[in-house]
Amino acid sequence: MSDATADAAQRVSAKTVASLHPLPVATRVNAQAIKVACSNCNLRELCMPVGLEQPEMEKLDELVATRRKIKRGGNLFRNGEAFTALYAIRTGFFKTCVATEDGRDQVTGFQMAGEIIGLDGIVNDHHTCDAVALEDAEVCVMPFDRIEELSREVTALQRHVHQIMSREIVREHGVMLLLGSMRAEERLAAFLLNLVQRLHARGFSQSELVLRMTREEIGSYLGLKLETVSRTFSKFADDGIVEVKQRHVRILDTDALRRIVNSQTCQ
Amino acid sequence: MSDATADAAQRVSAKTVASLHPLPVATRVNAQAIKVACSNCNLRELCMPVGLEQPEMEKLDELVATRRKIKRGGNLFRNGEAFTALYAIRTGFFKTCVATEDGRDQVTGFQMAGEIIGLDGIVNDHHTCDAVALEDAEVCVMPFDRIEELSREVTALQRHVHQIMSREIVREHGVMLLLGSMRAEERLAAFLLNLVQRLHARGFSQSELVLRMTREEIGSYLGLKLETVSRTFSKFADDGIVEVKQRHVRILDTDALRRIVNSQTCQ
DNA sequence: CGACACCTTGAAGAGGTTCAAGAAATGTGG
DNA sequence: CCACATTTCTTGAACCTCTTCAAGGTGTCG
Repeated sequence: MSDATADAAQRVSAKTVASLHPLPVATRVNAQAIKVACSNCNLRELCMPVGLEQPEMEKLDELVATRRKIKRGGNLFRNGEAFTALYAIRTGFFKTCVATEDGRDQVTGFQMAGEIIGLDGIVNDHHTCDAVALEDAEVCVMPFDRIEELSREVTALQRHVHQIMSREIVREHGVMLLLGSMRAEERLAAFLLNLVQRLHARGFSQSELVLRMTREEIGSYLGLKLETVSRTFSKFADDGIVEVKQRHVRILDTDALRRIVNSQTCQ
Repeated sequence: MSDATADAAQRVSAKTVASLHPLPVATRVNAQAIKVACSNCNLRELCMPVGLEQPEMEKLDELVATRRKIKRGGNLFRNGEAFTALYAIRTGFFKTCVATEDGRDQVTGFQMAGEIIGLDGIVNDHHTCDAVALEDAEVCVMPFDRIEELSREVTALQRHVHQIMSREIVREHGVMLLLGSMRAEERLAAFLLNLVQRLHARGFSQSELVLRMTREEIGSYLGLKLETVSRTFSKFADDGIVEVKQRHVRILDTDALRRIVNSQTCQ
């Protein structure tokens, strides 16, 4: 089964989550030809402030300068590169990772459609991490100068930018909690629940997902070795909590995963 | 030796770092009586954008609504409380920590004079972590409405707010790297180097510091148990890298600490 | 079809945790 | 100001989780 057909299988009825539902793949193919406009983008609710008046909405259409396609394995940006823009993911899946001089590296997050990437670059005008596409992807390029300019005029955008950055800070608090105080099973359970919840918000299944990353990348994100990730998947499968066939995961018992996260064996 | 005298002992010649040097304790006592004005605050370079014209500087003096004192052990804010303001630390030392429903908690950071606290609250209009004073402290209260208003008018402030949030995101990337891929000795070495570097930027010694937090709080931050923190301190002392007497730490060999952080034993 | 990347599983070992006891500092109340 | 209670820190020994090393299996792509 190819990933494309898997995607289709994963997707649930659009009715329930119509407003968040991504465009069907077919209509995206010539995206660059279509006028770049947030106002008719179906991911709008994920990237943009909601409840805007028409004139403000039109202003925001100036935000996206262009779109950019990144092939699987390609970099959206690299550590050290000049920072010029934030990116809204239209399609595809990314990882971000930081590295030390001595060659260790750490996946700091996985990002999917509707999420904003590049915030790390603002503070020093250079990116401090790598953003790598884990599948063919397309992003909206939003020059940061323009964001700052527009958010002085459109209060809702200003607030929105602040919220996106704050959300990222809060998300990272959660990762710190995970890395600092959870055991392997808890980490993987929390990871799966988080992924499936975000996919569900985008119109995919609550129980089935296709991992876009390797065991090693999951391990890096969770502070575990790839063997431990693999063993933990096997353990979950043995316990009847999930079905795992390579990167295809079906969650059979969501509550069991929740219980594992809240196990609190220690203290 | 009281902590106050220890502080004095720690402080190095003001000449080298005059612009970052905090006010002597004596002049702070009646702070609330003195007009609240960033333009004559000695921590200005740490909290505020630099190189402002006089008229802009005067506008920014409206930013700080009031000051607030927090006793040691007291909360600046708690998880769940409404978010109304960011806080610039004038004096004192804080920790921030998040908690799970099942009672685990994780220190997400330690903050000192000149640093901004409360960014977690922006996204959902209430705080998602606790901020606890580890010593008697005073903060400048900056209502967030006012920050947003002013940063629409003063470009330098807008940029500054973005940088502060981005800096926090980058800092947390570093913590994730530490928690995800370092061993106990590396974590503690990195922690000490980071603390002493920040203290040095505030006019304190490069080699001597007084820890404001317990071994347990250090452990929580570093993803270790307090016994491991204690043992690692002892190990460093045995190796002649530091002198440790309770919370008083003297770094004897900074390069050794740096080497430990970049050891990269594995891979 | 063969090369390569990725995943799984086993066995041994290391690093950190847990439990426990005692020492050192700190705070409190008489 | 001293005695006592409490908190914090240190250290030892046993244990456990995760890592390391190794080998073989599975899937994918040119």
